Amino acid sequence: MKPKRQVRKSAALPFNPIRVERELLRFPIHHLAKRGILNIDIRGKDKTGKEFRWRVSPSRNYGEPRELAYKLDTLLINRRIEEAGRSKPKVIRLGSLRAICRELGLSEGCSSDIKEALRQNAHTGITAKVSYQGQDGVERTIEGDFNRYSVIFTGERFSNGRKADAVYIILNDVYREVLNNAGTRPLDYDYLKVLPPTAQRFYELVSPQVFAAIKHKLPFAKYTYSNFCIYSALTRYTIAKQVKKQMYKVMQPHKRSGYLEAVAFEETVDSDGTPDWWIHLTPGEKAHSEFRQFSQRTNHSLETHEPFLLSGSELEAGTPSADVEQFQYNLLWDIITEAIELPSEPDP
DNA sequence: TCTTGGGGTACGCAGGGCTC
DNA sequence: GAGCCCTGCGTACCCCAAGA
Repeated sequence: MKPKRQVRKSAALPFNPIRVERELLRFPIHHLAKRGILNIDIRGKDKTGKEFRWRVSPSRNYGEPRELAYKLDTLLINRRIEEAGRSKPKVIRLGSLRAICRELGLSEGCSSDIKEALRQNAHTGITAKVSYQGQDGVERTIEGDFNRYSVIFTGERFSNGRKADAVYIILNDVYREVLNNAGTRPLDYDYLKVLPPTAQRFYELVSPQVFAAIKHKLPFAKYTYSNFCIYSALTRYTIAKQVKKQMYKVMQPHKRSGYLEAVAFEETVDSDGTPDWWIHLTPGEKAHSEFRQFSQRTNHSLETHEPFLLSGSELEAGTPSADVEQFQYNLLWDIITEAIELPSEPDP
């Protein structure tokens, strides 16, 4: 029968890192809510003040990409893309449907479900206008309508007439360009694998903030509840009791694993005046351990933000006091949370 | 032999109600 | 606030038949 998820408790175990591109990862594609229909249509301004747009249009025939499609993208396709090296090839071999099932830890009988989920991913269209800074420091813009990849199943033919001996994806040029140019950041692949979908998405979204909090020795990281809902395609509530209940279930695996030591909520409102909450995340031993190992393992910079701070000598010599300290902390939070302005939540 | 597709059934998880 | 229990939807598993 279905194996129960087991969230690893030991922070001392070595991590199995996966480096994922960080520019499109923050935008949602998959529908993680179990009920209802949420349109993913996000407009706003990024931290440099530029307007951005992210709209997802699922296929009418194959339906919305959901939990399984999300797993496929995050656990299998991201892995293949990473293994392909720095310059991504246009065609990537995934393996047979049964091999994909095995790799995801599922029974081989679910191959038809995998096929359906691959089709959902391949047929989901994206309308985007997003700016990002490439690894070379050059600012780039993705603007247009595209899907991320096409899929060729075993026995089907490529455009050159060759018959596919396994399942392949063909990367769309727009998506491939992002993969080739965008920066990456590490995640613990084994941890991703054991988390339920919403907890996995939470980990993907908040890990830069958690790393930043550890790096700058802050007591906790902050992330807004509204952003979590918008960027996870989850139901957004406006009543505290419902919010805490919903988030309690998302946080449980992270608290059990030791990734988070404590979680607290601070009431606020979004730009529309709708009730919102800052989620305070105190990093646990696993988060500290991840940070140490990821910092040592590679020369890549972790995706944290270097905040402006007064130097120690300035602090000692000058006026600083509790006010300056408070100012620094407020500034840090603004930088760390990226302060994305979202004019409104997506249509229900 | 390997892979795919379909149908039936059981399970997991988000969401909701409720208690302590 | 934390946690238990229930519901309903989506997913996972199992089995078997068919095709390459």
